[in-house]
This record gives sequence, C-alpha cells and structure tokens, in this order.
Amino acid sequence: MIKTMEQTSQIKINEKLFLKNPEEHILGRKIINQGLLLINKLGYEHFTFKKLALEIQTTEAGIYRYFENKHKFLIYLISVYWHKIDLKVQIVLNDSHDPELKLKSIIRLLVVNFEHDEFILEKELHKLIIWEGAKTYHSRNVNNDNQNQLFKPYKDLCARISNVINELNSVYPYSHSLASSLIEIAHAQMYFREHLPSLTDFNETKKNEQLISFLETLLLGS
Amino acid sequence: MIKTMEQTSQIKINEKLFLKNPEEHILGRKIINQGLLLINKLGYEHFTFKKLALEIQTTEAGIYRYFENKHKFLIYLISVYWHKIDLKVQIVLNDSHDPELKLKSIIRLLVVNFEHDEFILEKELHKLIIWEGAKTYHSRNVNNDNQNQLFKPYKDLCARISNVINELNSVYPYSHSLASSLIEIAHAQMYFREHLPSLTDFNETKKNEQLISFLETLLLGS
DNA sequence: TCAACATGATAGTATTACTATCTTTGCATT
DNA sequence: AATGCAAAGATAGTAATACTATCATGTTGA
Repeated sequence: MIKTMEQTSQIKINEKLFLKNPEEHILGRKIINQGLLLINKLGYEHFTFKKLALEIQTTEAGIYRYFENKHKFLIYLISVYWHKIDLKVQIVLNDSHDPELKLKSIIRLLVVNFEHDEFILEKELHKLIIWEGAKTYHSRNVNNDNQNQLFKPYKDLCARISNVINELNSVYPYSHSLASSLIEIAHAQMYFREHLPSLTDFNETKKNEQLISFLETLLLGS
Repeated sequence: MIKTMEQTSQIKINEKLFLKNPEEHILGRKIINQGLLLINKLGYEHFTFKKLALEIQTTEAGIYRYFENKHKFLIYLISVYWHKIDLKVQIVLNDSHDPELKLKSIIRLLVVNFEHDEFILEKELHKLIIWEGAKTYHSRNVNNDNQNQLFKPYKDLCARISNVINELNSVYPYSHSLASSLIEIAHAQMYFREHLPSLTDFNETKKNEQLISFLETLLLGS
C-alpha cells in the first residue's frame, strides 16, 4: 500500500515538514487536498486546523498528528508546487536545445501552464503560490527553516533557471538574482493584475500574452 | 499643539487607517515609534498590542483607541515609508533632467538611501518594508483596503517612477509593471541576500553596488 | 466652574494554537 | 481465534490572542 502511494506521487518532500507522511494515509491525503482548498477559500490567516478538521470530519488532534503547525503545512503545500513546476521545467529543457526558447517556455510555464491544467489540484496550487507563496519565507523562522532545507525545492528551480540564463549569456553575473526575480515578478504581477491593477499595465485579466511579453523583454534585455 | 505636530510631520496619512490621529498625541506617537521597533524585533506575526502596551506602559485598550487592529497599524507604518520615499524621489526628480540619471538615482534611493539616514525611524522603516511590506496587501482584505485607498501611497510612487520610464522610452508599454517590479525586486533581493543567499548572486551583505548594477541593467535593458 | 477629552484600570469573551490522555477500530501475525 | 499494534476518534484542558465594554481619573481650555 505504501509502495503504490509513492508510485502515484513520486515527489520527495522534506521529512521535517511533517510528523507522519500524509501521502501514505487516507486521512493524510484528505488533509492535503481539502486543506489546500480551504486555505485558498479563507486565506492563510483565517485558515485553522479546527476549521479543516470540521470540514473533513476529523478532529484537530487528528491533523496535528500529521503537521506540527499551519506554517509547516503551508510550506509543505508550496513545496509540492515547486516540485511540480520543476518537473515541467525539466521536460521543457529536454525538449529544446535553444536557450532562448527554453527561457520563453519556462516563462509560459510560470504564468499560464497551471491554469490550463486538467487537475484541480494544480490550479489550486497555482492560486496558493500567488496568494500565499511569500509567506513561507517572510517569517522569523527563515533562517532556521532554511537550515532545515525547507526551501530547497525553490532554490533548485532557481538554480535550474539560472543555468539556462548562463547558457544564453555566459558572462552575465546575476543569473540567480535574475531567476528568482523572474519567478517573484511573475507571481506578483499576476496578483497585482487581479487586485491592484494600477500597479500593472495589464487591463484584461484573461489575457496572459501581455504579461508574458513583459517578462520576456525584461529577461532578454538583461 | 495640534498645529505644530502637523508642521513637523507634514505627511497626510489616510484617515481610515486610524481611529484617532496618533501624530496629534504623545501616546499616539509613542505607539508609532515603539510599535515600529517592536514589530521589527518580534516580527509581525508575534507582535501584539498587548506586548506593545506593556513596553510603553499603557494598556491594550489604550492602543485600540488609536488603531482598529494590527493589520491597519502595519499599513499605517508602511504608508509612512511610501510617503517618505516618495518625497525623496520628488527631490531627485527636481534635481535632474536626464531620465536615465533620474532612474539610477531612484534605484539608489530604494536600495541604499534609508540605510545611511540619520534618523533611526527611517532605518527601521526600511527594515519593516523589506520584512513585512508585502503583508499589507497579501490578505483577504485587499480589495476592500484598496477601495478605501489604503495603498494609494504605493500606487503614487509607482506612477511617478512609471512616468520617468516613459520619459526615457515613450513607446514602452509596460511602465507601471516595470516600476512595481523594480520596487518589489529591490526589496526581495535585499531580503534574499540576507536570508536566502542562494537565490541571489550577492555574496557580501555590505556591498550594495552589485545589487544596484543588477537593477540598472534590468531596467535599462527593457 | 464645567465640559470635553485623553488616558488608566479592570473585566470579560470567543477564538486560536496547541498538548494530553484515553478509547475504539481495523488489520497483520502467531 | 487470540494478540498486538498503529491509526484514528473523542474529549478535555491551557495559555495566548484579538478584541469589546465600562467606569474612574486627570488635564485643559472656554
């Protein structure tokens, strides 16, 4: 039973993020799936384990057996996002040998791909990262969490993008900063587009092409 | 007495952010100054009005007479930052007529100026915006807060920078997005430099020149 | 002198973020 | 069929948080 579970998800999440691996149990998987929906519904601040327990007909204590607290729960979910997008990036990198094309495909992945995904889970993860992503590391635990490697998936993705940037321009000295900036801006601009439109130039919420073009010129100009 | 206070600060903060204008009272000013220090010390999540009350020898109720809740208190403080930097930007814009020089000066303001400021308050505000700035608008209140104009100072600054971008390149279609991205990235990269260095290429915490050069090429490339 | 207002002092409430303990259920071995 | 063990259910309890309410005191300016 455990074996089959690992086959279906094949993602390795840092073990310090949970007390008992939620992927290996029905209740654990319920916590993840419904928890993701509930955070997106209520917002991280108003989300509590008690509310989630009520929703999935278990008790607070039941959830605390899997996750120490909601901060680690959030990092867990965000890690799933980073892993999933990193996998997609890897596929893109294998499909092409032109670094410029690779970068453009990555941008497209960051902005648009999850939206058209057939899985609800992935759409919800995309929403989660845009709304709550930055909260994983904007806490007084950063240094400690970082020591525990909790942000490794993000860093790995960043390093991968940074490599492509260096393929395109081997003397550019800020490839890591440019990679992390690309990711952060993509998310921030999508958020602004919906909630603070005067901080952007994207009038139609539906059209992603403007945003993609903005990110492309930003990246390729450097 | 009220008159003199308005003279010293000369900043107009949105009245919906407070219940009673803290600038006009001794206790109010204590709340702002010590509150800023305490948020920076504990982090926004662990900061409470009770702890602040203890620190400044008043009561919780005393603080609630000025601010509805800590969310609005944070937005209040962040607004002060936006106003102050906007003033500095205005000075820079008056001093120069070369748009490229203007932009470079603005970048320098965002990154370095507050650090060298003679006022503790301004250094603390700089720390606050880097740590907690994004939390003002990453909440379920965004739309409502935005309707109440709570983010106007940020938008004003963004519009001002956007104008300079258009001076430099009048056909560039994404000046607002570029302006907000500049601000966000400046803050994010300073945060990463200190806490998640592998997301950047800036090895020495002290040296700002690399970061400034990164932001310049990013901006002028577009 | 009086009224208005700022502040102090104290109490109380629902919710949050946990921890602890005890019981029941189901399945895997012997 | 009996035993054991881990997962999950049930319940209780605690300190802290995020408020709201009320009443008393002190200062000031008209």
